[in-house]
Amino acid sequence: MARVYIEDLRNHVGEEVTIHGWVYNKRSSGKVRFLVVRDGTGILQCVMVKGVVSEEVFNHSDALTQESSLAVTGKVKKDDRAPGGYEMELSNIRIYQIARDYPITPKEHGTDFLMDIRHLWLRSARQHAILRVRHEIIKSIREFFDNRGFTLLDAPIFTPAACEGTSTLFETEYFDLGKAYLTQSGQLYGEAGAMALGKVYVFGPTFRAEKSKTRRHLTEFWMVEPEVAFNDLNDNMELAEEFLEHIVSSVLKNRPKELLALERNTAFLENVKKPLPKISYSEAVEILKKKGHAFEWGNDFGGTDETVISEEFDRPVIVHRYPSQIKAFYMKRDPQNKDLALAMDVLAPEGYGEIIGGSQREDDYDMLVQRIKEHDLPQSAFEWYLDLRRYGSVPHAGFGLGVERTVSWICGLEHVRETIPFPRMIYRLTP
RNA sequence: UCCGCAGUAGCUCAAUGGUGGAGCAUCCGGCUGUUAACCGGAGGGUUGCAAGUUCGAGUCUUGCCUGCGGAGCCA
Repeated sequence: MARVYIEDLRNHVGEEVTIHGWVYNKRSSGKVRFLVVRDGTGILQCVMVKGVVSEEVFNHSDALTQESSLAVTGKVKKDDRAPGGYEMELSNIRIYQIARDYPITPKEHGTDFLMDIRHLWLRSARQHAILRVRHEIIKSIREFFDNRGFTLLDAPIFTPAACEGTSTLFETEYFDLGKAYLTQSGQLYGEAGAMALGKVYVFGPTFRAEKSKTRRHLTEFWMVEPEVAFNDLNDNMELAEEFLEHIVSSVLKNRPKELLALERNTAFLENVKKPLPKISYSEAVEILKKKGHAFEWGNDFGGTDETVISEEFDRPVIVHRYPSQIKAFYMKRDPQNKDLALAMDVLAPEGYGEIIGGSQREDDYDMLVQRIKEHDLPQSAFEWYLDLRRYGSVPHAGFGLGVERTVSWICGLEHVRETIPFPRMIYRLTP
């Protein structure tokens, strides 16, 4: 007896097969019973008619409850009345376990309740779609860099000091060496990697202890950070737009069913093609002013400002050359205007905000030392980083893309917390 | 940390200051093609906690707790 997955049933019409899975729902019309089974790849309606199926099997199905685990065996039929287009004429049921009082019912629930039972919520169709899109995005990220000769460089999670010196970090005791901090970015290590291997990408979890309570924040999130030796700001922007085009087109091509299940309007996604619009920070400020928003040159954009700016475009927009004062110490100054940093952010459309932040890095030793002093950072902690400017320094650039914000945008979600299997937020550490 | 909103059955929600209800889930019964099936019945409550006003508080007042959204910060 062949064991198959529901997604492959189209190739088994007329055959008797066995599906292993869980009860998704059941319906009864007296002498006809419907058992809806899920196996992680899809859902399948199984039909039992009293008198056709054995008495034993028919009665056996009485005991089944939502999420009970079982194996169902029967003949596969094509039937338009069945969800998915195929159904099974049941001949046998093997019960693994009867589930008692499964808390998620086929009605609406609140997010807080569902988050408390996130480990069970993952069994729902909507969560399957989101997690599969997330998987597709991560796969396409690796594909993009791997196909371009990048080497994956894993940065450490424990770090001795802040990378950027601004964010609040999670602190922990590290044996006799004093305090250690969970990384907030792998970028500085990525720069070391770029000087060694030319082009690298760091891909891993990142931690921010900021008490942020918004739909765009998690305390633990995933970030991919490419870094390329000899790239300047323009190369960096070009890499970012080709990167986004690849990710979005992969999802559109390989996960249309999931986007449909999420009721995602893909119009904006279809537009994500190179070249993306590129505007300077100053031009972005002009947009804000033109639209009647009070904004002073020199400030950083807030969430609302980003939304207003991105509304001007039908695809992600790249904003470059921010005031250096509001950017990190390692960003190179614009030789044309020392008040500007060679920084770039990519703002997603539809109010999803910043999904990429990057820059050309300061490659001059003396300038970098000066920046470290200006930002009041302990130079001793950055000696290794300064070595990269002592020994064969070259222009280089890179950026970081937040995976959860990207998933949220592509799926069209309200909140990033649904984009990761087990979100970590200021008020949630479980499950 | 600051601002705003909310907390009633396992879940989602009703209830003019006057006997706390419904749907789903669970259990029992009915139905030969259901699609979050449907129909009938049953069980299920310290209305977040504490105090106050009142003849009477789920409802009004104060404090606290928890959660949600936003600001700041950022991906």
